[in-house]
Amino acid sequence: MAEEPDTPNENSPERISDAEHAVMEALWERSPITAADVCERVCGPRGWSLATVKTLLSRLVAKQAVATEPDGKRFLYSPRIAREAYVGTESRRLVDRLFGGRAAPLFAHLAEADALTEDDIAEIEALLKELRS
Amino acid sequence: MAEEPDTPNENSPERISDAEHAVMEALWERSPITAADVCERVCGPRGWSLATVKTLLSRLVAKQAVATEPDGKRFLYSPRIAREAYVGTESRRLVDRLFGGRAAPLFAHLAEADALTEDDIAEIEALLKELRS
DNA sequence: CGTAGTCGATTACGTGTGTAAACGATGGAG
DNA sequence: CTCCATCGTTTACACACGTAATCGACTACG
Repeated sequence: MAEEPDTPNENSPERISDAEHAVMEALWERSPITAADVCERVCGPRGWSLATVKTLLSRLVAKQAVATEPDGKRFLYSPRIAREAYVGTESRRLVDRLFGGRAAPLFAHLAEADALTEDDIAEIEALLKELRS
Repeated sequence: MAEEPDTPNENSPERISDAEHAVMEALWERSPITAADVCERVCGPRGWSLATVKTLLSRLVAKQAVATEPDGKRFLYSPRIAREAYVGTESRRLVDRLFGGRAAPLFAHLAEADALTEDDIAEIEALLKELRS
């Protein structure tokens, strides 16, 4: 009997931190790219140094969120998880934590907080129409 | 002239962590209550000890997210920030980070992920009707 | 062929977080 | 009056995160 209560396999979706997420966004935007390329896209806005990006990339590789592919002396990095999947679990987490897993209260909240533009409303109406078909 | 560039006043909304959030939920559900009461509500589900709850309460008090009121030898705790406010900033954070600040893509994502029940859809339709008035 | 630049890897370090034990005051039971 | 249960406070400690400098290897230029 495995006395290990936690599953030791590699299926745990290892949480991605805020800073790491910025790096992922760069990779989702275009990949595979080098660490320097990633820096070019995020170092400016976030005020980071290349070293920081390298660290974040390493951690993402360790978390198996990013894959490496050798290209001469350096590596090319690409996401190993789809943006849709990430966005999905994060959204789900929020809805679960704050709205009891129901999406309607979230929507109600956004509406009440004036977080919905005219365009949002129109788009959502269109989506609803589609859902009802 | 204040040479401090960061505003030193008490208006910073101090992030609330995941574990702390669980305590807040207990307080939002009913307050003011004692630390032991909080534990009664969260220690079981989360597998915490009373000591843990005490620590979290202290940290929340330090973050000015929770107020204390003496009651004999012990304290009664109550939330200092409204659940609506917390939910609002957290939702906003997510929408900003993942959906470029637009609510419609979030909605689209939930729809696509089958995260919407029939009831959700109906409720949202009703809300939309109201918004359009 | 040596040297400077660049790469990923290793190490660093302060702060936040999860989780809790130890401690000192104090109030109530006997 | 004494002792025990119970408070809140203090201290602890491992791990995650943000941010980066340093190091050893390697390559390309001169």
